Amino acid sequence: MSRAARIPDATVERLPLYYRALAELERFKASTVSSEALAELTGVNAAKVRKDLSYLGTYGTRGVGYDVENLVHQIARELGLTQDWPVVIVGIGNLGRALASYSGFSARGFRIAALLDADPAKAGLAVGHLAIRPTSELPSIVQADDVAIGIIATPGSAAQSVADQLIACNIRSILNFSPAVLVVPPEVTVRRVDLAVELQILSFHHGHNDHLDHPVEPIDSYRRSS
Amino acid sequence: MSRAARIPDATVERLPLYYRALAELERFKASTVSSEALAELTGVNAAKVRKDLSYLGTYGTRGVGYDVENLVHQIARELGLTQDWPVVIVGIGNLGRALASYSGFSARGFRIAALLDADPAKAGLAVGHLAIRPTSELPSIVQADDVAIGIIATPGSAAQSVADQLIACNIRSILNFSPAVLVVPPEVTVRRVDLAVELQILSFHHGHNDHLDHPVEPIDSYRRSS
DNA sequence: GCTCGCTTGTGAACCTGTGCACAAGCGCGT
DNA sequence: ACGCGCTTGTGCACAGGTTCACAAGCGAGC
Repeated sequence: MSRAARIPDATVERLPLYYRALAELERFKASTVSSEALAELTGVNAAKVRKDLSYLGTYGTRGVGYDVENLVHQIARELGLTQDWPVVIVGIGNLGRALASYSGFSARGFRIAALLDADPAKAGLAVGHLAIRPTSELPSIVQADDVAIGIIATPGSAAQSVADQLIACNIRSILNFSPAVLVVPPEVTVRRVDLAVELQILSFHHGHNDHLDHPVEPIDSYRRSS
Repeated sequence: MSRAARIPDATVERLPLYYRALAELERFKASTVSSEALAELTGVNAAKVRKDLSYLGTYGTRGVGYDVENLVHQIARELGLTQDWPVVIVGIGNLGRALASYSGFSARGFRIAALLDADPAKAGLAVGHLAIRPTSELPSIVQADDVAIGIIATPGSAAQSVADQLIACNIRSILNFSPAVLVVPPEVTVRRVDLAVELQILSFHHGHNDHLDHPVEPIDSYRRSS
């Protein structure tokens, strides 16, 4: 059984990358793919690809490569994508609305079960084919639809409270788009996506001309000089 | 000044976290903060906090802690946040529109210089106080406003082409929200945010009872007001 | 001035992840 | 049947990141 090997975190983070590339290959009727080709498609080192895939089991054929269809299935199984996952989105502001309309979720088996917002003025408004409902309905929605994943798209100030409510409903997977750092019990998995943080990291790399040899002008001299 | 020390990637990714926490502390008029307190606020190990901060220089005082105001300034300088960064957003679909309206960007010194979309039907439409312009105007916009960062919010199929155009305009920092894996020259920094991938990773952890051993921070001490 | 308590800064051990290099193994052509 | 070329799977060494543990250093109180 698959009880033995534990898959490293770094590998888990790359599996979706392979999965997407393989699904693409499948659409193009490719029957097999080499670790080298998969590496090029995903921007990952080929040896790393092989090592990652080896954690799933021995699904490659030496001298040939990996069977695309089978590998897609194996990764899907490992990631738990053989079923649809209902998700709720809490906080229907600009971002929440965009997420609600994002076709990439449903396309990948994540079905939006409900849109929730604490603002009573928003209750009843429709986003796409879904209506916004008050946060108080969270428990009944989660129970009725067996929701497993909660997406927090509220301002940071509300995030912890929302997280507590999600956890109280027995949700153990949270995707947090707010800037807040959530405190949760250990059995709950939180992933945090902070848009401003990404830009700040880019800003850092920009200031430190990474590969060039010119070390550091004072940063203040950046502004429309020369 | 000794700027010679290179800051590890892992540290760079945490600096924005500290920055936000410190900015918060500053609003509450805290004058100093200990690594322990900062650790609790950010969910990071205290020793790690100290080591991270030590890469910036020795700004702490033993027996006392770090001066909040000074530390905010030092991190801001290191991240290059002492100036405003103009950014362009390419691809004004659901997500692009949400990003355009996201207040977190402007609040953190990232000014949206322009919204671009390849679809001529969208040109001229307004999002907030900004009009959508055709992608062909990219070079003149970038040059006129000295844009340093490009955000790609197009479908995956258009992403590489957009990236090429951004790079041709001498943009070296790209935030890619599309599922595509971009191929860029080494002097260009790309960060990728893939919403579906995040859900897939959550799905994996959900399937594997990961509270057995692996999980994240043992922050069990933050039980202030319940 | 000296001691005491507190907090930083960091050496060092440990752990995780990466990438090379190569043996093992498969399939095809002859 | 058999060898050859190709690709996987993995042992191993290295690089990077994390955490512990503690000396160094600061400020306060006496």
